[in-house]
Amino acid sequence: MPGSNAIRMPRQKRSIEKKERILSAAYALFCEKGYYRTSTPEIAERAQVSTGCLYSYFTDKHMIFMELLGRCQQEFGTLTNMFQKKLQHSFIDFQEYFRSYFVQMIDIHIKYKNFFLEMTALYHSDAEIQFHLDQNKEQIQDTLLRLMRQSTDLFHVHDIEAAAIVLYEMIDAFIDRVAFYENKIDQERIIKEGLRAVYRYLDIAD
Amino acid sequence: MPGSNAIRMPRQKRSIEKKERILSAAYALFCEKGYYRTSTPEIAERAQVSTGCLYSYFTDKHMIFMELLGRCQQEFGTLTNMFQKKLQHSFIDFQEYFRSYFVQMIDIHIKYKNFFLEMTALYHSDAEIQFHLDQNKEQIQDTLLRLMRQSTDLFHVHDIEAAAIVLYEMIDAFIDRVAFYENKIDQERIIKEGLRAVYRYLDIAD
Amino acid sequence: MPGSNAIRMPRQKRSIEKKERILSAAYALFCEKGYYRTSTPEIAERAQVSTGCLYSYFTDKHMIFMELLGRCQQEFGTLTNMFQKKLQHSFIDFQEYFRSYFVQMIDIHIKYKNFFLEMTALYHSDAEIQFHLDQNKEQIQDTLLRLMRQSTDLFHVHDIEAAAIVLYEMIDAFIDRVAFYENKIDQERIIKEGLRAVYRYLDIAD
Amino acid sequence: MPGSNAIRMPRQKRSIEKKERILSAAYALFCEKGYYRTSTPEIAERAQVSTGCLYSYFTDKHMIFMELLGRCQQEFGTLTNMFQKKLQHSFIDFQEYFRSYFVQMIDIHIKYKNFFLEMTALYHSDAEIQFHLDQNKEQIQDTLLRLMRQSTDLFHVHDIEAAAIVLYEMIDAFIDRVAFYENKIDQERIIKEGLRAVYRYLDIAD
DNA sequence: AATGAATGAGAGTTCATTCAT
DNA sequence: GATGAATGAACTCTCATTCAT
Repeated sequence: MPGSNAIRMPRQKRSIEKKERILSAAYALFCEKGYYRTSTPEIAERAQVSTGCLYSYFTDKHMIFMELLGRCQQEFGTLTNMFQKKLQHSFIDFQEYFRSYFVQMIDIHIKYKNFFLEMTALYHSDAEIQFHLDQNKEQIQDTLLRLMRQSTDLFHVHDIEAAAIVLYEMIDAFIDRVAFYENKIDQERIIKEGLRAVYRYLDIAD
Repeated sequence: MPGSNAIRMPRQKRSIEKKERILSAAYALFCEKGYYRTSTPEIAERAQVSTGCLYSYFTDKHMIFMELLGRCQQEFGTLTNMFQKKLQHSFIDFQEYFRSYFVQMIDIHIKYKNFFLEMTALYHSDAEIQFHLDQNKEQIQDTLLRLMRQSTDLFHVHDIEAAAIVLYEMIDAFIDRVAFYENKIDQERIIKEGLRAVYRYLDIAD
Repeated sequence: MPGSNAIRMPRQKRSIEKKERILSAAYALFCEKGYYRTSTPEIAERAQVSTGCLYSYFTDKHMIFMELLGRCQQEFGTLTNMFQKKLQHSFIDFQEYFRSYFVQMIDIHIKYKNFFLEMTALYHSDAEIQFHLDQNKEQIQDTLLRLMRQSTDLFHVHDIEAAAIVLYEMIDAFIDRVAFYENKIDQERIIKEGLRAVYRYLDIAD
Repeated sequence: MPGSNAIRMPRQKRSIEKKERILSAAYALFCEKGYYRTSTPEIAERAQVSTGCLYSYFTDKHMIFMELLGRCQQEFGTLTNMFQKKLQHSFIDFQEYFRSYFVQMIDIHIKYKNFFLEMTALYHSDAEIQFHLDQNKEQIQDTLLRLMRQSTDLFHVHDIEAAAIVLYEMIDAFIDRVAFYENKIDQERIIKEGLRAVYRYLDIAD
């Protein structure tokens, strides 16, 4: 009987709802207790669904995580795309551009904070997660690369590919620091100083 | 209840060897498969030691990890101290200073690559690990803070505390990128560009 | 952490049967080998049930024991209550009353003999068991106390509270002796003599 | 090599001391934590002796317990013998005799309280312990039997063998109650009332 | 489609006992 | 004689997954 073990793609409203409930429950539990400390029956129970039902929508625990990761990625993707599109405008206030990126990224990082940390925790031991997160990274880097290519007159960097990487890592590190770390000084000061570092590096007056 | 539950402190050569064997085996397995996927009997087997023996040197799996972390920290501490001491010299070539720090840090990060990633993975869910790694972070930041304070004439930053954080995060991010990531371009180019970002930020001619 | 760790309350016939099977198996093994010498997988195996299944009905071995103890208590409670109610009759033949109590108690003690001994064995080291058995003891003593209070004209004792205790201990000791000990003389002789001791103590003609 | 596994009978002072230390340590631990919760390495450590050394004096944990039981028995034996001898006096004040027996037995029971309870706990599952304790019981019963036989004029009982048993169980129960139970009323009242029960049973004026 | 009871391999850990030194 | 490190079977308990209903 081929297909009998197949994972169902819910089409009916009630089914979709159930799947959503499972994902929400899993998300909450992964954030609260971490992936390894969360059991599948526990997810099912929180979702008010039977264990068996859970396994008819997902092959295993890992798949649930991956689906959540996918959704998280999507939201990031949307943001990234938005900033990609902004680059098409003929005139860009880069100071404004970077600050806006910063602030919005910090917001979304805070929103997904615990799930993000869980993703980081699994990154090392899970090739699939690695692949997804790396893809994300490369996408943003590419945007930065394009940005620098189209404004070579403004940004004075010698090695443009390396610069895209360096820029990406700087920004990412600052965002993480503000969003995830219990900082001793006010966050705004770190944001300001981080932006200043970016401006100086790109040789934009600050 | 003291006594028989006490952990053995090996004094004889053979015992020390055994403890070392356990730590090596655990280190290898944690790196290969991650902490959660590694079981204590597995560690014992790889170390060619009985389970019971393992439990006479360590209270539990966590303690083994913490001991490895301690050793790793020590090596980092030595390096950090070295760079702290260098600051006492009346004249410092900062370009040389940062490059040297970079390169040596990258080396040690590569050496401990997988274990480092595992540490990061557990950081989120383990307060003790968090404490240790955070302490490390703060120590290096303090060094940077001191460095900037003693050379205010050289480095032109407004908010010196924020700058120390920003500088730390930049450097750390670049190191991680070079040491841990499968980069598409040559690592030397990233190092150079990373240093350039630092120099520009600190307003040292490059 | 509520939920998935919760203990299953069997409602369906098959489930109830399974729980019963586990309890029977545990009862048999505790009687045969004692609590400490009986392992949970052993109970599961004898019950023809998986270890996991056992742990879905009971949090641990101790809970299994306590449930058995509860059932045992209940049966004793029923008997005790019966004798408590008999006291409400206006006229009681105390010789008959005590003999009947004796004989029925001996029967129930013999029925639960090994389990009883195991309970005694654990009494010392388990506060919960202690509490339950002590409660039982006090209940019976109270009955005896009431009995003596309502018949002060019949029973000539000075210190009525102490007398209730002494009477309880006598009866209990005789019951245990007959039910649990490999006696060299006929049990009926011990019963008779024990009752005689009770009658004489209470100053009822024998 | 026959005898090489044999258990050593210590003759030298230092050896005897060591064995004593082991027994003391074991006694303390059995009383504190119970037999099953006490481990042999723990005993050895408390005795300031190596595990191996412990096993050269005792074949196993059980043997240690049995030796302690033996010593405990001896002390009880001494007391029992004393009371046996008292019976040889031509004139005995039985009221005094029983009270004295009571009080001294209670003292020794309190002294060995925890060990006694531990013995009771193991009685059920250990034939050897059973044998020893039963032997004790029978010995005291025999004394009582002799006592009753030699004073048939004083004590008016019909079935003298049954009476010895009944008397023994009464006394034993009262002693246990006073020595081991957290009584709500003053102990002296229980002792008095217990003795009164004995006197009335034996038809000695009280 | 859905249920949830059942599975059982495997986790972490303990400890009575042995034996090389 | 003495040591105490080492053993490894056995323990209690968990949980991702299955499958009869």
